[in-house]
Amino acid sequence: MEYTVNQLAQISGVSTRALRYYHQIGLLTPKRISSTGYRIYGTREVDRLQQILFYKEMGMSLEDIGKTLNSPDFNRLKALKEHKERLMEKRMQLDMLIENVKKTIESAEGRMDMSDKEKFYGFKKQLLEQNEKEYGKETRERYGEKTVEESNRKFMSMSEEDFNKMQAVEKEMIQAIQDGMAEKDPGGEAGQRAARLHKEWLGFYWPSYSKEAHAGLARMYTEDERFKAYYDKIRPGAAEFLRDAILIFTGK
Amino acid sequence: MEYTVNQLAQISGVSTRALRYYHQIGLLTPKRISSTGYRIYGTREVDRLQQILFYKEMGMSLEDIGKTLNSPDFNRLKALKEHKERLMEKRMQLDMLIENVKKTIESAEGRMDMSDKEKFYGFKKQLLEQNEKEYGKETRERYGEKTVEESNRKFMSMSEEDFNKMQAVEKEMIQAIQDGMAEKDPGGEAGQRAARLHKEWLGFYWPSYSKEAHAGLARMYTEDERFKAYYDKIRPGAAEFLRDAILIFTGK
DNA sequence: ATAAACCTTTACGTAACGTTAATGTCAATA
DNA sequence: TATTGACATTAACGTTACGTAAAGGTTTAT
Repeated sequence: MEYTVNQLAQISGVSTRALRYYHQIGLLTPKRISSTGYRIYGTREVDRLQQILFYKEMGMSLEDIGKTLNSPDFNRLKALKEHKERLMEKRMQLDMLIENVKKTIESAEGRMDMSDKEKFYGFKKQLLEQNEKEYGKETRERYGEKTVEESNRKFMSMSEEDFNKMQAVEKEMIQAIQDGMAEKDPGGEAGQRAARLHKEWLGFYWPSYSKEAHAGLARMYTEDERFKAYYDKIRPGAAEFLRDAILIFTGK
Repeated sequence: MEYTVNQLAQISGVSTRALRYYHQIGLLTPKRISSTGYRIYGTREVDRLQQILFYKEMGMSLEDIGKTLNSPDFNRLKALKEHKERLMEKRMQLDMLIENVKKTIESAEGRMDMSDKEKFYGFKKQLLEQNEKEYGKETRERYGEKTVEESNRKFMSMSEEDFNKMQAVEKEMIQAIQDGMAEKDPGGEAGQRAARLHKEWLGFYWPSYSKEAHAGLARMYTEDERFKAYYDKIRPGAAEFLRDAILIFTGK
């Protein structure tokens, strides 16, 4: 069977413009061109178009699809897996975004006068974390821990002194969490000490404090896998413990 | 404080090009232009930039950000909520994509020589199902069962004869599942008959057969809610029964 | 013959900048 | 003071996957 652009468009469901574009970028070349310049597609082209649509549906870029289809030794399974990884990353970023928006909404609802400046601080922190996640490991390996932390500190325009203080507070807080978990009571002395230290630690990131925002962050610690993993490194269940302690502390 | 582009770029973290672009589209206009044409930003501009970055981080388009920041009576909370909804929708789409890719990988792992053609068949079927789910009910109501099935058949480029055969096989298989469930033995005669019929039925979708892929599909029947629901309509537990029967049949 | 339907290429528009390129300005130094 | 290096400007193309005209040939049917 032979088809013109329109016919192929009909049976495949893509637009004629798309077909011409695929021709233009060399993704799908017609079987032949008629004497009058018409594009003529054959069965093989139909098959290839089907494949193209398949990978497209998977969310691949046309460039990647072309590479995939053109290299005979291309490992399709590997490509799919890599692609899946990319999609998952995208989803994680989206999740973070949603979390952020959610939290902002919560804060705004709880306390409408939260200044944009504060929002900006939170935003900076986010940026830092994301950056860290993307390049942190590599950078650490290449330049060592110090450089990374220095850059982080610089990024947050924090003084060396503040940075050290912050780390000291965090360390103290971790100790308090451990003590509190031994007591098994987030409302107990150690648990509440942890919450207080967490508030203090927060002060390095946020220019002002509110119970609502604090409680919101606490909830996030158990809902966001990334944060949960960080705290649970201390000891499994640490994220939940800290959350409970903070919720009691803030009375929310 | 007054800043030049570079200085503002430094403290904000955005590129100078971005700042010029923001100026160009009227999103962030400098406080004034120096006699020599330099852009000079003031404190108010810094604040506005922070807000811009904030909403940008939320994933908003620059156009939307402009609208948000420029309308004094704009309900920021409402805007955020709407924006959240959009993000959630995006995520759902992503989730569907990921599911799709995952399943393809699973199938492919079951039998590495699975050709793209087969994948495409599966894909077509998926598309069909999705389409069916979205518009099926409505279409059925409007045009009746026949039209829908005819269109499906056409979509899968199956002959009328094949289509009828396929339906007959499916019907037989359903009967076998019912018999097998009465026997309560997926390894029994009826159960294995169901598995064999399922293999035959599969032949209409897949141009070639492998035990691995068959077993993979069987597992999917219980993991994918959509499929599970379809088979459990026969009788609750039918999906699991069919899975077990197929796993025994394929010896996987 | 003429119109309707179908084909072609060319080219601008999209979002948010990155990236040259060509050129003018400012601050510090030889 | 002249030069140099850092910093500023505008202009304009490139990116992705086409949508959407516009201007004009080709095929088919009447």
